[in-house]
Amino acid sequence: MDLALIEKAANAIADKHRLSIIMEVVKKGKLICGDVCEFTCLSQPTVSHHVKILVDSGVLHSSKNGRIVELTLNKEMMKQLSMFFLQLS
Amino acid sequence: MDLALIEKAANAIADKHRLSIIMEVVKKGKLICGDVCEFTCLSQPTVSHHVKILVDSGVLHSSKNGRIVELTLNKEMMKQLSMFFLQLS
DNA sequence: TCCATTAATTTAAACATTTCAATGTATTAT
DNA sequence: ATAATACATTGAAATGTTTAAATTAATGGA
Repeated sequence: MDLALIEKAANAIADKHRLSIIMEVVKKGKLICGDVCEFTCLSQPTVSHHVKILVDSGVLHSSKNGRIVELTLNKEMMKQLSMFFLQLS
Repeated sequence: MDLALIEKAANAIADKHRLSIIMEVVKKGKLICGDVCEFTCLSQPTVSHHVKILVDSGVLHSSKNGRIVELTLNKEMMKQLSMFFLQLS
């Protein structure tokens, strides 16, 4: 297991707002960036910043559909994280 | 599952040095703070700072034995993290 | 084309984290 | 007692993160 990957994913998760974005994606199945602005009450640039960290780390998956960016959970990453911590437990 | 707990643990893990401390604890079973200074090449106060974050977050367990602090992995926390990510995958 | 919409980027500020030297505290050994 | 050891705390500098206003880029519709 690549520790740099774990570190980056952990960093993405280690933020109140980003964790709430993750949980909302889990709840809704998918989100668009505009939705994130609404329920977090953060500005659009701030949301863009957080979404970038989540996507770059591999925690979320993004797909552009016209001018709309759709965010979904990267379940493969969740599986890898689960396995990593399972091995340590 | 308490998200604040996840966030705090993720934060503890989201650092190169702290992650390497965790892996060394896993490898050796237990460590004392002095060992951490050696293998990380960090100063004693810096190690004390990182160890505090790891212990406060519940990732590591510490027990004082005279003037020596022994660090071990909190496997219960690893189990909880594993379960959290399993549920998301 | 021109305008509205959605998101990314730039910039700068406020804030938080990391780091170590110096110092303090607690414990052990002489 | 005194000195040495192991770790914690304080304080300050360097660095990194978060945030939003302003701007830019890209897409879709009238």
